[in-house]
Amino acid sequence: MLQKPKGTYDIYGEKGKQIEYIESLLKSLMSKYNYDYIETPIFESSELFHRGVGETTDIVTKETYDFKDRGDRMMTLRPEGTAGVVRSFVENKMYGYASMPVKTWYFGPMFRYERPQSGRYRQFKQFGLEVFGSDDPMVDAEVISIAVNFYKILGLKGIKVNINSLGDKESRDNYREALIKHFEPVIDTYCEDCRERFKKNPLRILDCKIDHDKEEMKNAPTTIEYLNEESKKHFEAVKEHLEALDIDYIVNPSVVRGLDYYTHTVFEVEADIPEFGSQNVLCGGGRYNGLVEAVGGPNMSGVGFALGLERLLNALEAEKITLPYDNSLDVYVIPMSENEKSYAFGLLQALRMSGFKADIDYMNRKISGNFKQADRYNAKFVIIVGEEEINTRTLTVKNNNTKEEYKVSEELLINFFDDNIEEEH
RNA sequence: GCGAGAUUGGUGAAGUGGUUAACACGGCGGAUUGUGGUUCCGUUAUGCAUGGGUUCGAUCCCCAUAUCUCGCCCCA
Repeated sequence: MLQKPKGTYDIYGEKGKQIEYIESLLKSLMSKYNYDYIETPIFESSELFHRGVGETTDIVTKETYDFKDRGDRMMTLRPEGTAGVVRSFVENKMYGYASMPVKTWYFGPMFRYERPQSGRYRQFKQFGLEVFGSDDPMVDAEVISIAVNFYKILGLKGIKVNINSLGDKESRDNYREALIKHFEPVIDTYCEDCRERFKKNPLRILDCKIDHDKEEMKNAPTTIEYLNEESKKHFEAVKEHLEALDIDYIVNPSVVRGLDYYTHTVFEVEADIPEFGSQNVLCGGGRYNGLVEAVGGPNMSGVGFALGLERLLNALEAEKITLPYDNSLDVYVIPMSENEKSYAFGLLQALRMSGFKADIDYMNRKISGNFKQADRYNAKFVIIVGEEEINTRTLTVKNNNTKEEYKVSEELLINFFDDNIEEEH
């Protein structure tokens, strides 16, 4: 049998409804925060990700889906959303004509060539947002609060917000030097990855799980100690704004994020669910004041974050949260025989055009099978159409919950459902 | 990239080196001449991931491959 590619999954049935619900929730949430939808290509030139995600990151060095197109151009399936959005911001010169700041959100598939495991696929969905052009700490706080509020609306309880600040370029450079000085005497005793990180991106050593318990890890300098006045001021303001929004957070110096372009605020929201293990980070992001320029735009700041859909669904399941999407049908129409089918079909259309969610049998089921189907659909009402109904222009309507039956004349049918089904149509 | 365990109908699954691959649920049909969700009856895998091998014979043993699940790494 033909199978889907490794690490991919099909979305259908209940899962489809869940995702549809989450999508619509995000959509309405973003509208309230006044963010605009943006959609960029699923593949971009490979170079963009090398510049946008970072030459030394694992994502770029060993996890991308690369291919040459027929014109011999190196292309990459996007492993994350930020690079493409930044490219679009720069290429379309949004900094030139759009009103600042530019606030955008996206939702779509991303691709990473990894070994699949719980909450991780090769094609996965991410929601994310980016804000360009403002240095106001309020933006940092807003972005964090959006993530937190979204999880709150869904009803997730065990979430933990970790924040940290890397400071501006000057602070970061000073810190980097201090780190190198700190680890230099002992780096030979560290794992292979760490020795590599030491050369390319010393910050990442702090992330290491293998050497986590070593002495020098525990007393390593923190980024916060190396913040200059301005950076410190920015971070303090972010925290103050978060408090104003009632967002609980923990300042966690080990949150450094790997990308070279992060500056100032970085954050992660984790699910406080023991069995999640290393898959507990639900979303992450921060400020990246160097990225727009690195991709070829003006020196302009940005803030953003991304969240993974699959882990979110896992977290919802772990906390036994059922999403309140509508899983019922307003009306199910049952013709008694072949003779009434056309009439019933016409009736069905009229119901649908009046805004009701309605359906009919397409499988030539017998009456009893039809009633079973109505139950499967959670139909609120069933309309029975027989010879008598057509002759008298009066339908038999059955409330599928109370089993009460009503005779309703054809012209009053829509009114009847308007009165008896409360929905926004 | 490294490691562990899985793979039998629509679903949950049992099973054995050898005639018709249990059982349950679900589906469909019937008992019911215009009304189901109870009950009863019938029916529902020439098939046990794929390709090799061992064997008189393999779903069962061996090897390879694929996929799934779960760790590690990394990340969302």
